[in-house]
Parts: sequence; structure tokens; C-alpha cells
Amino acid sequence: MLIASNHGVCYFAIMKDQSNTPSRFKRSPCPVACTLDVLGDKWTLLVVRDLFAGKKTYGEFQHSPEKIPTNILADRLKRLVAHEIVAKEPYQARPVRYQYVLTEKGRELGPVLKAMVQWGEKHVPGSKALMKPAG
Amino acid sequence: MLIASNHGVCYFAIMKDQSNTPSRFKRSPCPVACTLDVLGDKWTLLVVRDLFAGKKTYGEFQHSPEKIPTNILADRLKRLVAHEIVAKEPYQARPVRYQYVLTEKGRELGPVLKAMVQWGEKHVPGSKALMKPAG
DNA sequence: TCAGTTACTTGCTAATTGCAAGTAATCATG
DNA sequence: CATGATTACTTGCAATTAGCAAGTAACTGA
Repeated sequence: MLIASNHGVCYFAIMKDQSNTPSRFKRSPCPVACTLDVLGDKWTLLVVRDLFAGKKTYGEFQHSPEKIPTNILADRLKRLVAHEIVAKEPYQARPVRYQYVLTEKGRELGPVLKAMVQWGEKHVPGSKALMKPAG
Repeated sequence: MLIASNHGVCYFAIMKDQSNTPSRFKRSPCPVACTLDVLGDKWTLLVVRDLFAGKKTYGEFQHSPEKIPTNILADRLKRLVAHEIVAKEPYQARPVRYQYVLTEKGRELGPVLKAMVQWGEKHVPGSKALMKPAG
């Protein structure tokens, strides 16, 4: 697996913005750094995992086994929506209830999650993907 | 990309330790959570990226474009060594100089990095993998 | 001898995390 | 109509972590 030769790794990186969009702050143009700027923390990808697993509501995320603190969950959902990885849409009126769904951009995080699942299962003792009841 | 059906996503997770090794603390047995416990932060995977790019010494990591603070670099190298993702070995005596190299476990993070490169290049404007001069 | 390099450590402040509790809107029951 | 439950959050605060600047130790080369 040669990251450098297949896709390049920023080596001589320059901080000037190469896009014409009003870009957010970036540490460097390296795609690994850029991706980590969005989801480089302990919780964000767990929310994305839950979305892949079919969870949709705030309460469902909250009750995942890792017990994410509610303020962090609210913050991460806000950030995921801001990054257009997740869309927030009402699924009923009175009372208004929202569900969170992955956008196409979000669904394309699948390979990242998949690679982490494979690495975790192979290298972290006691790590085991449990199937959903139906699976 | 169906994470749930291909590899499972912990859904009904139980916190008891399923391994017989003296396991480190885990938030859950989910492989995504376990992987994030090891490298779920802004800096760890950047060091791994540098190792994939051929960097070996403390100074080389330090001079990467993202300018990692030195105390965090020291901490992350220590953690990567503790997790046996990286090995620290002397490459010269007098003065003793150390180099850091990926173990097999570390090299198997390639697919995670590769997935992030692909996602970053596609979805983060201004994100661009720059080739090494020789590449 | 004296600046320079490598590989860190230390001190301190700022930002983020995580726990607990509180809030607001609405619904379901008696 | 009052009471309790549910959903989806927000707020306050202590503890942890990040990040900047500076310092240290062991050499090297001039």
C-alpha cells in the first residue's frame, strides 16, 4: 500500500488557497490533513457510523454504547450538517421531530469507516463488530 | 458501501472484555470506536502519513507543513510506539539518533489513509495531494 | 571554544471535553 | 386538566488536552 506513489502525500505544501471558493481554515492542502480537520476527533466518525447503521434521531445516537455526551453530540451534528455530510430534515410536524441522514458526501465516507473496521478487528484485541439482530 | 452488512457495526454492544489479554480501556467493542481510541485525534494520522511518505526522524515530522507542536509530536510518537504501530530504533551511536519506522500493524493503516486521501481530494476544496519531487 | 543540530521537556494559557442538570415543546394517561 | 414521559436539545462548570514559547542535554564541525 503505497500512499505516496498512488495518490501523493503533501510534501512541499504551500499554504496559499488554491481554490476560488471562500475556503475554511486549513492546516495545509494535504487531503489527509483536510479530512482530519473535518473528522479528526474521537466522536465524529462514531456518529457517521451510527448513520450507516441506520440510526437517524438524536436519541438513537445518544443511546449508542459509547454514551456520547449530549453537548458533544449536538455540536458534532451541527458540524456535520455545516460540512454537508449530514442533512437535518423534519420527519413529522407537531411536535416537530428531526432526523439526520447522510448526504452523498457523507455516504462516501464508507470506505474510511470500512478501513477502520478492518484495522480494528485485526489489531485491537476485544474489538468485534457485532451484527444487527437481522444481519 | 454497506458497512453494516459487510462487516457489522456494533449495535447491541456489551462492555465486558472478550479477550484474554490485559486490555486497555475501551468505550465499546466496536472496531470503529476501538480504532478511534487509538488514532482519533487531529495529529496522530498525520504522523503516520509522514511515515508512509518516508519521513523517519523527529525533526522531519516537526517540519511538516502542518507544524505540529513539539510536545504533541513527542506524545504521539510515544503513544504510537506503545500501540506498536511504530518502532523506535537507533540508527547511529554517538550521538545516539533514533528513527521511527512503521511496524506491520502500522503499515496496515494504509487503507485508512488511502480512503481519507480519496475523500479529501474529492470533497474538500483546495485539498490536493502534491507529489514528492521524484514522484 | 562556540555556534549549530537533534531530540526532546517544561511551563503556562487557551480551548475542548465530559458530567450533570436544566429547559421547552408536545403527547399520553387518569 | 394535571401529571408524568419523551424528544431534542442548552447551560454551567470542573477536568483534561492542545498549543505556544522557551529551555535543556548531548553531541558535531569549524
